[in-house]
Amino acid sequence: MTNNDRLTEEKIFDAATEVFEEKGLAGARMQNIADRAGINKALLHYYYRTKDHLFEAVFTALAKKIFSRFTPIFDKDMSLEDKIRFFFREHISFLQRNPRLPGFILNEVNHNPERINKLLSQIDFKDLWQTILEQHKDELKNYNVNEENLPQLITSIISLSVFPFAARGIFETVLGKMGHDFDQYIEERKDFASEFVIRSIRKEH
Amino acid sequence: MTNNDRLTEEKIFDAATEVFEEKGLAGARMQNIADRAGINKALLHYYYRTKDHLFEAVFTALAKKIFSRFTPIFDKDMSLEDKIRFFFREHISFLQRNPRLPGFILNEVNHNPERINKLLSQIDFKDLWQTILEQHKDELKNYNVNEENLPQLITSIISLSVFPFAARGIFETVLGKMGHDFDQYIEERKDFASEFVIRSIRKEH
DNA sequence: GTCTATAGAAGGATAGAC
DNA sequence: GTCTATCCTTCTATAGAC
Repeated sequence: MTNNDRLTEEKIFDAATEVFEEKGLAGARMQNIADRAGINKALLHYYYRTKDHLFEAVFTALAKKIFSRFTPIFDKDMSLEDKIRFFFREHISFLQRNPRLPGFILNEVNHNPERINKLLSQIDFKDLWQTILEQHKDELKNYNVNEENLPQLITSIISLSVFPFAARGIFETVLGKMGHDFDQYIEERKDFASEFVIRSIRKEH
Repeated sequence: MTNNDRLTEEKIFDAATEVFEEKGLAGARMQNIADRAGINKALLHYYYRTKDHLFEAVFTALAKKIFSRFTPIFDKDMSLEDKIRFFFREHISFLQRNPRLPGFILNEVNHNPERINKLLSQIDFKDLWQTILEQHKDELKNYNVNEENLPQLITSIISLSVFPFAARGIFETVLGKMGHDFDQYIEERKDFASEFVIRSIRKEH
């Protein structure tokens, strides 16, 4: 593979990423991708054979990108509260740099639920969740966190972090009408969400 | 308009709703809609002229449906805590009956952000939010709720309620691997989310 | 109001020259 | 490896009979 090959293939991949994120699989046009990559349609097929192949490549890469952001948290040597703060700060910062990612993944999964299964099956969630319970075993007596409610808690944390980006189009408008700026709202969210969750799981004593 | 007219138009609208919710605007096929309505393609155009007209009708109706569910809460004569419990119970129950609604709206708004603006401009959010602060003025000294953090709080409540449905394809798989059932998870969420939020906003004393 | 048949446009994919 | 030209399928939309 020559240097030029890699450059072209990369240009195509980047252009395809943009177009698929904006329009989705069904709404994307090969012509549009070619234009944005500064090449012609035929070359797309030379490198990726079909639209579906190209989409598959983009989707897999982006899905890995977003899911790989969830897992490293679990290994960190921190208190439970610091881990929550760390997660929101890191994860929301990641989404600030990739604001269209959540909507793209959710949309394509809704339209084709099987697509994500192969990727999800490579992650051992059971092990991940047990790790949390083990790591913070001693702390947990001070918190409303147990094996029973862990699914509700974790999905709540994800919701608080991801949803504003998935619903960005609506949030931006509504916040705007209240005199708030979406970007600043997101910036403030890093701290707000952390403290929101922590206050909720702390046991009063 | 004869009775038959209305029946056919309604059949088309219902079929279109299903197909658009499943595939989105770009992925939907007029043939598919006609088949599901038990009629032929030409009749679709007789009633709705173009695909875009038909989509517009469906989208507007569904968007109104989901947004009209947010507002009535504010007028209820209840304590702040009861209002939060009432919201999660009612809203999640509504989404249980319309599980594809959130994903559909979010997706189409992402692909065409202007589409929702006309609808949102009909709602006076400023008035709504002021109403909350007014109604619970006396209570608020006991809660971490003020004009400053109201946007963060309200968007958090929406996130906790809506996101599991928007991300259903992923949640269903992940929860399944942990031995949990999505439907039961949602049922439990009504109470969990309420108490999660209430614990978080209560001032310790 | 509903159907069959078909026009006409758009978009994915390929052939073949360079 | 990259381009132009074109094929061919798919899909929206309409014409016209009943």
